[in-house]
Amino acid sequence: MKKGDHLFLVDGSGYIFRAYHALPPLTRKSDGLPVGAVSGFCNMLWKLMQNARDTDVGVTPTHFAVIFDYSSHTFRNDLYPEYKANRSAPPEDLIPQFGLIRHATKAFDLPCIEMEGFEADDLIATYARLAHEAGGDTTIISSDKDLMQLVGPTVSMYDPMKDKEIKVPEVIEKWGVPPEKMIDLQALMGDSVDNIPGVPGIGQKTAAQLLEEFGDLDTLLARADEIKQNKRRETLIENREKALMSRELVRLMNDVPDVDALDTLVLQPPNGPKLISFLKTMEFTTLTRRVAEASGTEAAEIEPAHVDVQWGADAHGPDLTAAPVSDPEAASSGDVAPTPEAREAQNTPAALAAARLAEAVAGKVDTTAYTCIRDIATLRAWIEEAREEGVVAFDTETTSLDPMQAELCGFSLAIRPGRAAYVPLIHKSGAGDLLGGGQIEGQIPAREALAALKPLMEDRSVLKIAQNLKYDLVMMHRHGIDVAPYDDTMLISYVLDAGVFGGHGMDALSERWLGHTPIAFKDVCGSGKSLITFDLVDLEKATTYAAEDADVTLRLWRVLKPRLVEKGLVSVYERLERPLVPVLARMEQRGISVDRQILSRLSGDLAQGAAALEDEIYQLAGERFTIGSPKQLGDILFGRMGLPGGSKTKTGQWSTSAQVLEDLAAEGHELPRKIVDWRQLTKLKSTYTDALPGYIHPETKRVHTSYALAATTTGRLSSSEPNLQNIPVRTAEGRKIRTAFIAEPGNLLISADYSQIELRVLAHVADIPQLRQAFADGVDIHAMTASEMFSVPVEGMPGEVRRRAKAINFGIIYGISAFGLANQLSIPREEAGSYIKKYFERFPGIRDYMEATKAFARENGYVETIFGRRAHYPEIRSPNPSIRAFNERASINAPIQGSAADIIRRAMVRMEGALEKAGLENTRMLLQVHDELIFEAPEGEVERAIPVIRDVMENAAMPALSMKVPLHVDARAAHNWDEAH
DNA sequence: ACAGAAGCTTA
DNA sequence: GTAAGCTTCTGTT
Repeated sequence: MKKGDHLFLVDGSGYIFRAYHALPPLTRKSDGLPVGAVSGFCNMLWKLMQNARDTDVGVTPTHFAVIFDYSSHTFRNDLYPEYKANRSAPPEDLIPQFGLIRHATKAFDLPCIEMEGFEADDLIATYARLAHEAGGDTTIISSDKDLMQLVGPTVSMYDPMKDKEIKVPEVIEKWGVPPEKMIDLQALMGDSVDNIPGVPGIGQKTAAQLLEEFGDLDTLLARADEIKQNKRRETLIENREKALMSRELVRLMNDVPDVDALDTLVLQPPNGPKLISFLKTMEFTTLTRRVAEASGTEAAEIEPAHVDVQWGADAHGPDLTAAPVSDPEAASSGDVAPTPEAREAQNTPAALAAARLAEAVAGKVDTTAYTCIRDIATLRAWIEEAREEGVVAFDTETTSLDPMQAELCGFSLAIRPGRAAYVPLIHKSGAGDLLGGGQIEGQIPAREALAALKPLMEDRSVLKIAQNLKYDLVMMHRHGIDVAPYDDTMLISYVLDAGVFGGHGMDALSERWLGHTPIAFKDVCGSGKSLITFDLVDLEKATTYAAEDADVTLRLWRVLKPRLVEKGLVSVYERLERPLVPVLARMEQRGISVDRQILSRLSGDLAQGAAALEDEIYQLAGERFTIGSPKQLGDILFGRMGLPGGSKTKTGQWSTSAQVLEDLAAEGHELPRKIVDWRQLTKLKSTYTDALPGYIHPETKRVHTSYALAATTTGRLSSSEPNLQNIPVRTAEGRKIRTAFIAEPGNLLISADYSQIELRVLAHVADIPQLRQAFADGVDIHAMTASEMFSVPVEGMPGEVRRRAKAINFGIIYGISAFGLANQLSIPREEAGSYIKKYFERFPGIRDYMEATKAFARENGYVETIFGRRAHYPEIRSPNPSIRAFNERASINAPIQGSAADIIRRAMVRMEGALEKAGLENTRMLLQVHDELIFEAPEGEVERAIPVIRDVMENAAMPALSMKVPLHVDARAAHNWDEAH
């Protein structure tokens, strides 16, 4: 090697993990072999070998090698046995790819370097040093922070997935320190992935700041006593050794003995036939073609190679990844060949889904290409273009997350990927203006723009697409626009992937499916104190952000919609998700009336009660302290007063949970009892009586909750701001809160709730004769269970016996464990275990159901409700027994909880139509609490409304499904929620 | 200003 | 033992 030569070192082990997690995990060869990471790897190698000059690196390599980890044991383990000890096994479908990547490297005729006892990083450090000494430059193909310590004048790094070169300034930007201080930085901050301890409590930010101040780790440790922050100074002094040892772990060894000479790494022109043979085996058609063209080889004449693959333990088993694609067309890079069968079936849903994915990943989002529409003629032209296209994604930009309070700042449209625009309506110039900034010139008057938009939004022949449509629906409705027809990308994702990593927000979906990170809201509007409303954002920035949202939404829709068909989930989306959006939007807009006076009076009562208890508590404790601090309370109870401490929390604190305090109270201690009472009162006050009035809308004078459709794994809704699904009911004190939820004068609240819906669903799905009979006869289900289990007649049954049976019934629904049941009933685990055994003897069908459900979940990675909704549990095959058991219980629960959720969703979708048909125009659905619906109705409609409501709810499963067990609904009306319930 | 732990409310 | 959301305290920025 000589001056001017350029060595490329690929971190092969790092690349495979990165590619696996970054690329949509779906690429498979036609025989099912997962090859996504291999595909990415081959593309990357080819690109760098052929035209590295066109990448961000901008130079052509003369020397090239791929470096791998040899095994997990290295000299670092001798230094620190815990090093990388908490690494879990790689994902199953990644395992066969390790071997394939080495095969790929050899097929490219590249040196494949690994050495026992050393990590790839050490070899990379060694070669980089040798190249430097020979006068050459080095580019390390990796973005791993562990390698950044090597960056310098002759050494840079390159992130092939972002096409970004990492040099000294990039390291400083990312970590706040120059490369030569990376070792000290990592020594301080540690690394949970590699199990490097670092100094507890010191993170990246603090570490960089300390190094900035003191220069390096040795100086820092020597002068640690100068640190002002008490806590920080002490932990640094205390953890000195840990820091020094961590430094040795992160320091790379740049003198690994007996490495190959640099001259053996000279880049050779690729051996076309050999490489093509391998690529054909992998079914990477696009790359095969490119290589054939570049090397002048006739690909058709070359046979696929025989490649020995190390299959994982169960590589033919199920694919537990986000979206397993059976069709091999589904290459992330468009690089996996269609089998002949697939080619013939180009019109299949799977082929379309795969093609759309390939298109999405290939297409780059260009945020500089968007239009800002500032005159009505241009807007009309865009609207006409959208009408011709028949599909348009839109998004509203507003001043608030609450659509009831928000003001519309503008809206964006996307017609095709990349063709997107923003229409500002009321943007104002920012601060600096004495008059607070006036309206920016050159915006279409809002009324005029919305009048032009309305026909498009309401055009039955144009599909409108939004992400989290409910918000935009409310916004548009407030401006007199009723959007239809529509699709919601968030809901499509939810139907496809409930329970799969990440949420269903746009940013997460964009990362996952498009490989694109959209501009963060906080980068546009700031956060915290510097937060500004969207109407104050300048038009250029606003256009980039808003149009990108519409663009990304459209691209996501193109990827996701075909997958619904492919997975057979169209009817779940069409019947349980999409039609619920306007229903919930209306419920949110209606809100419910809450009586301020009642809450205010309750708040006063609670304050008095709590104050009285506080005095008594200080008396008993002998000192004043913060009662609400579990830490201080624990110290007093179990430290100073020496009470027998029960359990510890996971951070090592004494637990002061209600259970622990109740146990102490039962032994006759006065203080714990008072604490429990105090907590109840302060909880009611702070969470309900004090907080609820703040949610009363200034204009409607009602409380408008927000329902999330895509928040749970099982299909339940969730409610927030405020959460009206956890209003107290169990204690008399708590129930008083419900008296504040009232009907308008002349109206009543109707509460209709399903009786035992989850046990009924269980009786249906597990088909248990005794349960079916009991529900058909309308007998007390818990008493019946007790009677079966303990051979006691139902008449004259002691309350305790029924209570235990009830706990077991609930336990079954939750995926019972002896541990949990024992806790619930405060009985020994053995006794709980014998109850469960007894239960399964009496109801063997339930055990069969549970085992079958677990097996299904293990096999498929998800479970299904009776209407076909899927809940994913990707961790059900975790090697960690407690994670696995947790996922098994959740898998047992999800079909039951989820089926009940589906049933009430169906009822809600039909409810408004049924009420209208019955002439009950003023009976309005207000709230949903999982198995209960709350309505408000004029007194004159209540009598007629109740049978209609009951009928819709009890027959909600029909006609899709005929339940083997009748559904039963209790309904009553009153002036407030407490009495109606 | 924010994040995590602990605790508590519901179905 | 399932599924959620909110408040307080505590430590950190």
